[in-house]
Amino acid sequence: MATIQDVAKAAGVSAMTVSNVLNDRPHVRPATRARVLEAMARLDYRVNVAARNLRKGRTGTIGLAVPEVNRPYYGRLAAAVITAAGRHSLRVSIEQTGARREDELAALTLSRNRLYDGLILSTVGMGQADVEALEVDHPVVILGERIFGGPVDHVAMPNVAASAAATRHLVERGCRRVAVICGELRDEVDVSSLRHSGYRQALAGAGLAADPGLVQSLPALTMDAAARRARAMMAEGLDFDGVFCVTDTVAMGVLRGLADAGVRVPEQVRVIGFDNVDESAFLVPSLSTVDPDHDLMAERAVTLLVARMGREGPPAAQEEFVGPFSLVVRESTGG
Amino acid sequence: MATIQDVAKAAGVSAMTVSNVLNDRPHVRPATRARVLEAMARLDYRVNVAARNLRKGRTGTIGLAVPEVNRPYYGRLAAAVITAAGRHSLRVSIEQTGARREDELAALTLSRNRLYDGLILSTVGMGQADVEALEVDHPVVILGERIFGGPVDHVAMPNVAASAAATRHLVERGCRRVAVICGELRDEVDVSSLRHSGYRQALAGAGLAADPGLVQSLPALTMDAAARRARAMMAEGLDFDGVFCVTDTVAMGVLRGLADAGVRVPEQVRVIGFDNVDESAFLVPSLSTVDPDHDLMAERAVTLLVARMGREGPPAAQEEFVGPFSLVVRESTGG
DNA sequence: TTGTATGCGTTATCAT
DNA sequence: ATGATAACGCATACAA
Repeated sequence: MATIQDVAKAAGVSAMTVSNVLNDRPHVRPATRARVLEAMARLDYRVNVAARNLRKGRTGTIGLAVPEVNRPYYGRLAAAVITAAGRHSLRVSIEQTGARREDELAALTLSRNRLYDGLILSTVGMGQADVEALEVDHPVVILGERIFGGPVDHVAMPNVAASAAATRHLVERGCRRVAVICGELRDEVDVSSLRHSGYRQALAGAGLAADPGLVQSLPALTMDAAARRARAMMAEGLDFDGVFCVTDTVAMGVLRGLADAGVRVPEQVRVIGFDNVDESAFLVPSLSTVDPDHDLMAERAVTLLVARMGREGPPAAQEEFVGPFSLVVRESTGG
Repeated sequence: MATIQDVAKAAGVSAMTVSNVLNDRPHVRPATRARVLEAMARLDYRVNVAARNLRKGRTGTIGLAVPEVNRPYYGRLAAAVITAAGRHSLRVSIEQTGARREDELAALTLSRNRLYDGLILSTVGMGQADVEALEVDHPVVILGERIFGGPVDHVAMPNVAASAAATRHLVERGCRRVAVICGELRDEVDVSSLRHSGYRQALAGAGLAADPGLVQSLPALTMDAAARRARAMMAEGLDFDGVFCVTDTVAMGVLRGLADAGVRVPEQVRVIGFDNVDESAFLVPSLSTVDPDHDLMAERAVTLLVARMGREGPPAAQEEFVGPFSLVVRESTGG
């Protein structure tokens, strides 16, 4: 495989000149440039990215650590991050952490190894107790929940406000016994807790009692667990007329479970989700949900990371960005 | 940031010894090893992957070029590829090609630049005419359709056989006017053409006429286009009692469109898809479909690539792997 | 405008 | 069991 030296020799110039041509630098005579380009083509020259990386101290690649790209929300996010990174000429290498704390910490290590110029980390397994693991000297942006006030930039969803709005929407449509289907409420800062908190606020604001029996915690935020739970709720004779699901995935399971139990949506029970995944508009009934503007969040995360990557000297203060949201009203709430 | 030299100095050994410790090589005295490890910990040493890559001539990263990770099938595939690559200690960098031919060719170039040790390429925009672009001297595996008999390994779905099986299933359930909803039939080797071909075979095998009016080509394989088309088919009074959708995404759109038109599935029309995406089991009605074993295909693609990466000397003959499939019968075909 | 010399951090080879 | 040396391919100061 031809190197820059080989090209230089073939073109009768120095390696420096080839490098200049390669990087589109000025001060290269057209004739020289032409000779170099010709030699490069003839030898089928390809830059060696590893060598360039070593020399420049940067790799042109950022890492994105998410639980799994195949989950609707994270897939959406990954696509948006890759697109946003592309606008900065950065490639994206994806680590799947399986939502495991250890794997999230491992992603931090890889980044620290200068494998990546920076890391966007979706913390799901890590918690507030792991804040000190983020005390690193290279760019990291947290995208998601569970770690607040840490030493790095943070892009978060408007979890509480959007959940309150979703719940309020159900109340406005006449629901008086609104259930919430979430994951385990581990601590104060995980997705389920934050969204559950918004749900509570909305109920309180509407003067409705908070019945603990209406809070349904799933072992995992999967369609399967959600469908089972919905069927169980009906089998147990639980009295409810509205359901706020903390993700669209959960909502899809709930819709299926209610259908199994012969419950009509929205006539008997109204359902709303969170995420506005592509499928939600095409379900039968179509799913009302919260749209958190994933593209904007990905864009902000990449922009913050790029800013850190370019910065020399003393670090700037951490930034916290909370995205906007909008309510998408569809058939499942009688819209 | 500490280098291997710094550690060597701190531990009172040579850089080579540090390298030996780092790579778990034998012939290092326990006491020496301990001193080195202590120094590494004290200086918070991290290997510089770029330097290692340059020296070794490999990057430990493979590229995966797909249209978009957010599409159900490709997301599933990406997740499986990342997992399979992880078993070989390889990272995966994802290129989104948007199904554009130029971007698929660009991914080949990046790989050629030794940015990746190898590339798994989902060809969607490229076609048989681009075969010569694959005449490269580094490992490439094609995962998908559109290029057959090329100069590289190829992992493909059992498109024709599985589509025939799906169509046959509809016929066995009593359908006599079976429609197919596909994309544009561009040439003989794209997904739609292959699956349409299986559909034709099954009809012929069942002694049913092939009515051109039952072949519905969409401008894009999206839920939206599929839903519109389903509504249009009903509005036009098209006579059909079964639909084979070339992807589950299309099927989801069709289910929605039929619901809009007040058509009951499976009572009036039976529907079957292709891919067995996670959502298909939870739709109302749940979707019958073809399961192509994505994990196995990803596994094979990675294995073939790794084999090429490790090989020296004359290249082995190209391998073609066609995966297995199974039919998943659910409510949408009355299962 | 072009060339020379040097170093980025690591590891393979060979020597001790 | 450990060390000295060189080289991977490129880009940057600096010189010409």
